[in-house]
Amino acid sequence: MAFPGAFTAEDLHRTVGRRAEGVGLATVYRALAAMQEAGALASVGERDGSTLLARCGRDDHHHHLVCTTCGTVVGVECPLDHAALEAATREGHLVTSHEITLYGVCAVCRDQKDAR
Amino acid sequence: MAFPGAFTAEDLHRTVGRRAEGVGLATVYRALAAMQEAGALASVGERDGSTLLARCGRDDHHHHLVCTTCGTVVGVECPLDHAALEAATREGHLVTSHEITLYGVCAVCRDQKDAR
DNA sequence: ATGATAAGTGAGAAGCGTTCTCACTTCCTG
DNA sequence: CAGGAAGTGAGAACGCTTCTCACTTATCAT
Repeated sequence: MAFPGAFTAEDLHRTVGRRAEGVGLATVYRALAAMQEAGALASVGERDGSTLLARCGRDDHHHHLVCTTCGTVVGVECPLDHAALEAATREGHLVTSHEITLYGVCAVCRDQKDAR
Repeated sequence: MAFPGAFTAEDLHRTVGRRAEGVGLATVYRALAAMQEAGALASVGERDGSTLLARCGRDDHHHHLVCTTCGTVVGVECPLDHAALEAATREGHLVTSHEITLYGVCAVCRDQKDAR
């Protein structure tokens, strides 16, 4: 895969177009929408105004760590503190779902940084 | 304030224009950008393709609970479990920042639901 | 008060990502 | 082969956001 991490629809269109001449942008968007619906793809933010997507093979509940250095997206366990959610419930709110995106430096980039 | 919770640039433009004739959309976007930069406003998602913003008076680190019924946005304590973040660190990643949005039903809507 | 400069504004054009439309092709079934 | 469903590419259309430009207002020194 040409995209180790996050990518935009345009990235994908450019790359796919290089391999198979004449793949329409509409087809790319259609495929992306279908994959998002199927849970194989997740939106992890945006870059230059376009939606940033990431492959998302895991079936279980998880979230994403976006490496600010190389753009790689890593799936991580849900880091929510359930005690804090219960505190919100005590205040009268009812939390039904949540979205979390972590930003930081992935293991690979961290090693390279240390080596330097 | 006419907006108890989340609103879009167009919402604001429409409301401001009702009070002061002829406020340009550009001015609204400029003001919103400035307020976001100053931390008085936060992006909490999107609705119909346009960015959803919410007032954000608190100075301390917090996140938002978006009521899916009335659209109100409530500030909540950061519900991140620091033990889980440390687990990510142990795997080699370095988490520097995060974004969390909780979705659910606010206290007011929950009461109304119970009353019915 | 006057003039110079900076800062802010509205109107509308432009840019750009995304979605929609439509004619066309491919595949499947009988 | 006929008929229909499903998928596709090209490009137009849409709508949010940003940019541009002429204009107004505020500030300050003279």
